[in-house]
Amino acid sequence: MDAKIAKRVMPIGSLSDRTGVKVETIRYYEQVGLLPQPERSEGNQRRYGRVHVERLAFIKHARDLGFPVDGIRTLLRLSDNPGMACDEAHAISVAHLDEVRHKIARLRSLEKELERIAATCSGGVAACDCAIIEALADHSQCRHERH
Amino acid sequence: MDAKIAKRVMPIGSLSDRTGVKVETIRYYEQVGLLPQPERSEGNQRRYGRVHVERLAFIKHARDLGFPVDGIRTLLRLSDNPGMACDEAHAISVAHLDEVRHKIARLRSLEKELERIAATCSGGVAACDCAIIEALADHSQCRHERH
DNA sequence: ATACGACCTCTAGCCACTTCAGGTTCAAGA
DNA sequence: TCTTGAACCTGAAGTGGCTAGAGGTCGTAT
Repeated sequence: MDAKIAKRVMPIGSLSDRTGVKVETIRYYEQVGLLPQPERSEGNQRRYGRVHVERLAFIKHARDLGFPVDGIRTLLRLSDNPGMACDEAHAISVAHLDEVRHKIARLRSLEKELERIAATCSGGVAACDCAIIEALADHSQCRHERH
Repeated sequence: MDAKIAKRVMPIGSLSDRTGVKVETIRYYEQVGLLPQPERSEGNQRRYGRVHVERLAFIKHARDLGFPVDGIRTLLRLSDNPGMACDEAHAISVAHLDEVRHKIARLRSLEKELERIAATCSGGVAACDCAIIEALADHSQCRHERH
Protein backbone atom coordinates (compact mmCIF):
# COMPACT_ATOMS: atom_id res chain seq x y z
CA MET A 1 0.00 0.00 0.00
CA ASP A 2 2.83 2.29 0.72
CA ALA A 3 4.29 1.30 -2.58
CA LYS A 4 1.27 2.58 -4.46
CA ILE A 5 0.62 5.67 -2.44
CA ALA A 6 4.28 6.56 -2.15
CA LYS A 7 5.26 9.19 -4.66
CA ARG A 8 6.22 7.71 -7.94
CA VAL A 9 9.53 9.46 -8.08
CA MET A 10 11.30 9.64 -11.39
CA PRO A 11 14.32 11.30 -12.99
CA ILE A 12 14.10 13.93 -15.67
CA GLY A 13 14.39 11.50 -18.58
CA SER A 14 11.26 9.64 -17.50
CA LEU A 15 9.36 12.89 -17.08
CA SER A 16 10.49 13.77 -20.57
CA ASP A 17 9.26 10.43 -21.95
CA ARG A 18 5.93 10.76 -20.21
CA THR A 19 5.16 14.27 -21.35
CA GLY A 20 6.97 14.44 -24.67
CA VAL A 21 8.87 17.50 -23.51
CA LYS A 22 12.62 17.39 -24.10
CA VAL A 23 14.95 17.17 -21.12
CA GLU A 24 16.62 20.49 -21.95
CA THR A 25 13.24 22.15 -22.28
CA ILE A 26 12.16 20.87 -18.87
CA ARG A 27 15.26 22.37 -17.29
CA TYR A 28 14.55 25.57 -19.20
CA TYR A 29 11.00 25.69 -17.83
CA GLU A 30 12.37 25.31 -14.34
CA GLN A 31 14.85 28.08 -14.98
CA VAL A 32 12.17 30.51 -16.12
CA GLY A 33 9.86 29.59 -13.29
CA LEU A 34 7.16 27.61 -15.06
CA LEU A 35 7.99 24.40 -13.25
CA PRO A 36 8.73 24.35 -9.51
CA GLN A 37 12.15 23.18 -8.46
CA PRO A 38 11.96 19.44 -7.75
CA GLU A 39 13.62 17.53 -4.98
CA ARG A 40 17.08 16.22 -5.69
CA SER A 41 18.71 12.84 -5.21
CA GLU A 42 21.80 12.55 -3.02
CA GLY A 43 23.83 12.98 -6.15
CA ASN A 44 21.98 16.19 -7.07
CA GLN A 45 19.77 14.74 -9.77
CA ARG A 46 16.20 16.00 -10.19
CA ARG A 47 13.42 13.75 -8.90
CA TYR A 48 9.89 14.40 -10.12
CA GLY A 49 6.47 13.28 -8.91
CA ARG A 50 2.85 13.28 -10.02
CA VAL A 51 2.47 17.03 -9.49
CA HIS A 52 5.22 17.77 -11.95
CA VAL A 53 3.82 15.45 -14.57
CA GLU A 54 0.48 17.24 -14.39
CA ARG A 55 1.89 20.71 -14.46
CA LEU A 56 4.19 19.91 -17.35
CA ALA A 57 1.32 18.36 -19.29
CA PHE A 58 -0.62 21.58 -18.79
CA ILE A 59 2.30 23.60 -20.05
CA LYS A 60 2.83 21.39 -23.05
CA HIS A 61 -0.78 21.49 -24.06
CA ALA A 62 -0.84 25.25 -23.84
CA ARG A 63 2.42 25.59 -25.77
CA ASP A 64 1.10 23.24 -28.45
CA LEU A 65 -1.82 25.62 -28.74
CA GLY A 66 0.62 28.45 -29.25
CA PHE A 67 0.12 30.28 -25.97
CA PRO A 68 3.17 32.39 -25.14
CA VAL A 69 5.10 31.42 -22.04
CA ASP A 70 3.96 34.54 -20.25
CA GLY A 71 0.32 33.72 -20.86
CA ILE A 72 0.95 30.23 -19.55
CA ARG A 73 2.50 31.67 -16.42
CA THR A 74 -0.72 33.58 -15.83
CA LEU A 75 -2.88 30.54 -16.57
CA LEU A 76 -0.84 28.50 -14.12
CA ARG A 77 -1.26 31.14 -11.47
CA LEU A 78 -5.00 31.11 -12.12
CA SER A 79 -5.17 27.35 -11.95
CA ASP A 80 -3.47 27.52 -8.57
CA ASN A 81 -6.13 29.94 -7.26
CA PRO A 82 -9.42 28.70 -8.66
CA GLY A 83 -12.50 30.83 -8.22
CA MET A 84 -11.12 34.05 -9.60
CA ALA A 85 -9.77 32.22 -12.56
CA CYS A 86 -12.49 32.12 -15.13
CA ASP A 87 -12.75 35.67 -16.40
CA GLU A 88 -9.07 36.12 -16.82
CA ALA A 89 -8.50 32.73 -18.38
CA HIS A 90 -11.29 33.37 -20.82
CA ALA A 91 -9.79 36.72 -21.75
CA ILE A 92 -6.39 35.16 -22.37
CA SER A 93 -7.88 32.44 -24.54
CA VAL A 94 -10.01 34.79 -26.56
CA ALA A 95 -7.09 37.13 -27.11
CA HIS A 96 -5.01 34.24 -28.27
CA LEU A 97 -7.72 32.98 -30.57
CA ASP A 98 -7.90 36.43 -32.04
CA GLU A 99 -4.21 36.42 -32.70
CA VAL A 100 -4.35 33.02 -34.33
CA ARG A 101 -7.10 34.23 -36.64
CA HIS A 102 -5.08 37.26 -37.62
CA LYS A 103 -2.11 35.10 -38.40
CA ILE A 104 -4.26 32.86 -40.55
CA ALA A 105 -5.66 35.80 -42.48
CA ARG A 106 -2.21 37.21 -43.01
CA LEU A 107 -0.78 33.90 -44.17
CA ARG A 108 -3.66 33.42 -46.60
CA SER A 109 -2.90 36.67 -48.33
CA LEU A 110 0.78 35.74 -48.43
CA GLU A 111 -0.18 32.44 -49.94
CA LYS A 112 -2.10 34.18 -52.69
CA GLU A 113 0.72 36.50 -53.57
CA LEU A 114 3.29 33.74 -53.52
CA GLU A 115 1.08 31.68 -55.81
CA ARG A 116 0.82 34.58 -58.18
CA ILE A 117 4.53 35.23 -58.16
CA ALA A 118 5.53 31.61 -58.49
CA ALA A 119 3.04 31.02 -61.28
CA THR A 120 4.54 33.77 -63.39
CA CYS A 121 7.69 31.73 -63.68
CA SER A 122 7.43 28.00 -64.05
CA GLY A 123 11.15 27.47 -63.70
CA GLY A 124 12.37 26.98 -67.24
CA VAL A 125 15.50 29.01 -67.84
CA ALA A 126 14.18 30.47 -71.07
CA ALA A 127 10.73 31.14 -69.70
CA CYS A 128 11.46 34.14 -67.55
CA ASP A 129 13.86 36.91 -66.90
CA CYS A 130 13.26 36.35 -63.94
CA ALA A 131 9.66 37.12 -63.08
CA ILE A 132 10.03 36.23 -59.42
CA ILE A 133 12.86 38.61 -58.86
CA GLU A 134 11.05 41.30 -60.75
CA ALA A 135 7.93 40.74 -58.72
CA LEU A 136 9.91 41.12 -55.53
CA ALA A 137 11.66 44.21 -56.77
CA ASP A 138 8.46 45.83 -57.89
CA HIS A 139 5.77 46.55 -55.40
CA SER A 140 3.29 47.89 -57.87
CA GLN A 141 2.35 44.45 -59.17
CA CYS A 142 1.46 43.18 -55.83
CA ARG A 143 -1.90 43.11 -54.17
CA HIS A 144 -0.68 42.25 -50.78
CA GLU A 145 -2.15 44.31 -47.97
CA ARG A 146 0.85 44.98 -45.80
CA HIS A 147 2.70 47.82 -47.49
CA MET B 1 18.64 70.89 -61.57
CA ASP B 2 21.75 69.91 -59.79
CA ALA B 3 19.74 70.40 -56.69
CA LYS B 4 17.31 67.69 -57.72
CA ILE B 5 19.96 65.24 -58.71
CA ALA B 6 21.92 65.93 -55.59
CA LYS B 7 18.82 65.27 -53.52
CA ARG B 8 19.05 61.64 -54.33
CA VAL B 9 21.63 61.41 -51.63
CA MET B 10 19.95 61.03 -48.29
CA PRO B 11 20.63 60.12 -44.68
CA ILE B 12 19.37 56.96 -43.04
CA GLY B 13 16.20 58.53 -41.65
CA SER B 14 14.98 59.50 -45.09
CA LEU B 15 15.72 56.04 -46.43
CA SER B 16 13.73 54.71 -43.51
CA ASP B 17 10.80 57.01 -44.30
CA ARG B 18 10.84 56.05 -47.96
CA THR B 19 10.93 52.32 -47.46
CA GLY B 20 9.11 51.91 -44.18
CA VAL B 21 12.08 50.02 -42.74
CA LYS B 22 13.22 51.21 -39.32
CA VAL B 23 16.56 52.92 -38.99
CA GLU B 24 17.94 50.25 -36.68
CA THR B 25 16.82 47.53 -39.04
CA ILE B 26 18.59 49.21 -41.93
CA ARG B 27 21.81 49.25 -39.97
CA TYR B 28 21.20 45.62 -39.06
CA TYR B 29 20.76 44.68 -42.72
CA GLU B 30 24.04 46.36 -43.51
CA GLN B 31 25.70 44.50 -40.67
CA VAL B 32 24.53 41.10 -41.91
CA GLY B 33 25.43 41.89 -45.48
CA LEU B 34 22.01 42.36 -47.08
CA LEU B 35 22.62 46.02 -47.84
CA PRO B 36 25.94 47.27 -49.25
CA GLN B 37 27.88 49.73 -47.13
CA PRO B 38 26.93 53.24 -48.23
CA GLU B 39 29.17 56.25 -48.61
CA ARG B 40 29.65 58.38 -45.53
CA SER B 41 29.44 62.11 -44.94
CA GLU B 42 32.48 63.94 -43.61
CA GLY B 43 31.04 63.42 -40.16
CA ASN B 44 30.73 59.65 -40.75
CA GLN B 45 26.98 59.54 -41.34
CA ARG B 46 25.54 57.14 -43.92
CA ARG B 47 24.47 58.61 -47.25
CA TYR B 48 22.17 56.57 -49.43
CA GLY B 49 21.20 56.76 -53.11
CA ARG B 50 18.70 55.29 -55.52
CA VAL B 51 20.41 51.90 -55.58
CA HIS B 52 19.92 51.51 -51.86
CA VAL B 53 16.28 52.49 -52.01
CA GLU B 54 15.64 49.82 -54.60
CA ARG B 55 17.54 47.10 -52.86
CA LEU B 56 15.92 47.86 -49.53
CA ALA B 57 12.48 47.83 -51.15
CA PHE B 58 13.28 44.40 -52.54
CA ILE B 59 14.34 43.18 -49.11
CA LYS B 60 11.29 44.63 -47.42
CA HIS B 61 8.91 43.12 -49.90
CA ALA B 62 10.49 39.71 -49.50
CA ARG B 63 10.46 39.99 -45.70
CA ASP B 64 6.80 41.02 -45.76
CA LEU B 65 6.20 37.84 -47.69
CA GLY B 66 7.93 35.95 -44.93
CA PHE B 67 11.07 34.94 -46.77
CA PRO B 68 13.86 34.23 -44.30
CA VAL B 69 16.88 36.52 -44.45
CA ASP B 70 19.01 33.73 -45.83
CA GLY B 71 16.61 33.13 -48.71
CA ILE B 72 16.64 36.83 -49.43
CA ARG B 73 20.41 36.81 -49.54
CA THR B 74 20.20 34.16 -52.24
CA LEU B 75 17.50 36.01 -54.14
CA LEU B 76 19.62 39.15 -54.05
CA ARG B 77 22.61 37.25 -55.37
CA LEU B 78 20.46 35.88 -58.16
CA SER B 79 19.09 39.28 -59.01
CA ASP B 80 22.66 40.51 -59.33
CA ASN B 81 23.49 37.75 -61.81
CA PRO B 82 20.45 37.42 -64.03
CA GLY B 83 20.28 34.55 -66.47
CA MET B 84 21.02 31.73 -64.08
CA ALA B 85 18.48 33.07 -61.70
CA CYS B 86 15.16 31.60 -62.63
CA ASP B 87 15.33 27.98 -61.56
CA GLU B 88 16.74 28.72 -58.19
CA ALA B 89 14.43 31.64 -57.50
CA HIS B 90 11.48 29.51 -58.44
CA ALA B 91 12.61 26.74 -56.13
CA ILE B 92 12.98 29.16 -53.24
CA SER B 93 9.54 30.60 -53.79
CA VAL B 94 7.83 27.25 -54.13
CA ALA B 95 9.51 25.95 -51.00
CA HIS B 96 8.39 29.02 -49.14
CA LEU B 97 4.85 28.70 -50.44
CA ASP B 98 4.83 25.15 -49.18
CA GLU B 99 5.89 26.29 -45.76
CA VAL B 100 3.22 28.97 -45.66
CA ARG B 101 0.56 26.39 -46.51
CA HIS B 102 1.72 24.13 -43.74
CA LYS B 103 1.58 26.97 -41.28
CA ILE B 104 -1.95 27.81 -42.37
CA ALA B 105 -3.10 24.24 -41.92
CA ARG B 106 -1.57 24.05 -38.48
CA LEU B 107 -3.08 27.35 -37.37
CA ARG B 108 -6.51 26.30 -38.60
CA SER B 109 -6.49 23.28 -36.37
CA LEU B 110 -5.32 25.40 -33.45
CA GLU B 111 -8.15 27.79 -34.17
CA LYS B 112 -10.68 24.99 -33.96
CA GLU B 113 -9.41 23.72 -30.66
CA LEU B 114 -9.21 27.19 -29.17
CA GLU B 115 -12.76 27.85 -30.27
CA ARG B 116 -13.88 24.70 -28.58
CA ILE B 117 -12.05 25.52 -25.37
CA ALA B 118 -13.11 29.15 -25.24
CA ALA B 119 -16.73 28.34 -26.02
CA THR B 120 -17.00 26.06 -23.00
CA CYS B 121 -16.61 29.08 -20.79
CA SER B 122 -18.21 32.35 -21.72
CA GLY B 123 -16.51 34.26 -18.95
CA GLY B 124 -19.09 34.60 -16.22
CA VAL B 125 -17.59 33.83 -12.87
CA ALA B 126 -20.40 31.48 -11.94
CA ALA B 127 -20.55 29.84 -15.33
CA CYS B 128 -17.48 27.68 -15.12
CA ASP B 129 -14.98 26.31 -12.74
CA CYS B 130 -12.89 26.86 -14.93
CA ALA B 131 -13.34 24.93 -18.16
CA ILE B 132 -10.42 26.57 -19.93
CA ILE B 133 -7.96 25.63 -17.29
CA GLU B 134 -9.34 22.14 -17.14
CA ALA B 135 -9.18 21.77 -20.87
CA LEU B 136 -5.54 22.76 -20.76
CA ALA B 137 -4.77 20.50 -17.85
CA ASP B 138 -6.45 17.59 -19.46
CA HIS B 139 -4.74 14.79 -21.26
CA SER B 140 -7.81 13.52 -23.03
CA GLN B 141 -10.90 15.60 -23.61
CA CYS B 142 -12.14 17.34 -20.51
CA ARG B 143 -15.76 16.89 -19.51
CA HIS B 144 -16.39 19.66 -17.11
CA GLU B 145 -19.50 18.32 -15.35
CA ARG B 146 -17.41 16.60 -12.77
CA HIS B 147 -15.42 18.35 -10.10
C1' DA C 1 34.99 -3.27 -10.66
C1' DT C 2 33.81 -1.41 -14.64
C1' DA C 3 31.28 0.27 -18.30
C1' DC C 4 27.99 3.23 -20.04
C1' DG C 5 24.12 5.96 -20.41
C1' DA C 6 21.70 9.31 -17.98
C1' DC C 7 22.37 13.16 -15.54
C1' DC C 8 24.62 17.78 -13.96
C1' DT C 9 26.05 23.04 -14.79
C1' DC C 10 27.39 26.59 -17.63
C1' DT C 11 27.86 28.85 -21.82
C1' DA C 12 26.82 30.06 -26.31
C1' DG C 13 23.99 29.97 -30.41
C1' DC C 14 19.70 30.54 -33.16
C1' DC C 15 16.50 34.39 -35.85
C1' DA C 16 15.47 38.90 -36.83
C1' DC C 17 15.52 42.29 -34.89
C1' DT C 18 14.95 46.02 -30.70
C1' DT C 19 16.67 48.72 -27.06
C1' DC C 20 19.95 51.07 -24.48
C1' DA C 21 23.90 54.03 -23.16
C1' DG C 22 26.72 57.45 -24.23
C1' DG C 23 28.55 60.07 -27.45
C1' DT C 24 28.83 63.10 -32.31
C1' DT C 25 26.95 65.62 -36.37
C1' DC C 26 23.89 68.40 -38.97
C1' DA C 27 20.69 71.92 -40.20
C1' DA C 28 17.43 75.42 -38.97
C1' DG C 29 16.29 79.46 -36.35
C1' DA C 30 17.89 83.84 -33.65
C1' DT D 1 27.76 83.34 -36.42
C1' DC D 2 26.09 80.83 -32.77
C1' DT D 3 22.96 77.76 -30.50
C1' DT D 4 19.80 74.43 -30.03
C1' DG D 5 18.05 69.83 -30.42
C1' DA D 6 16.79 66.28 -33.55
C1' DA D 7 19.05 63.02 -36.03
C1' DC D 8 22.87 60.36 -36.30
C1' DC D 9 26.89 57.17 -34.64
C1' DT D 10 28.92 52.61 -32.30
C1' DG D 11 28.82 48.65 -29.54
C1' DA D 12 26.68 45.77 -26.40
C1' DA D 13 22.92 43.53 -24.48
C1' DG D 14 18.10 41.93 -24.51
C1' DT D 15 13.95 39.49 -26.70
C1' DG D 16 11.45 34.49 -27.04
C1' DG D 17 11.74 29.83 -26.64
C1' DC D 18 14.33 26.98 -26.86
C1' DT D 19 18.71 23.92 -28.71
C1' DA D 20 23.44 22.37 -28.69
C1' DG D 21 27.92 21.62 -26.90
C1' DA D 22 31.70 21.05 -23.51
C1' DG D 23 33.24 18.77 -19.77
C1' DG D 24 32.23 16.71 -15.78
C1' DT D 25 29.31 13.45 -12.18
C1' DC D 26 25.85 9.80 -10.93
C1' DG D 27 23.44 5.42 -10.99
C1' DT D 28 22.89 0.85 -12.16
C1' DA D 29 23.58 -3.57 -14.68
C1' DT D 30 26.81 -6.99 -15.30
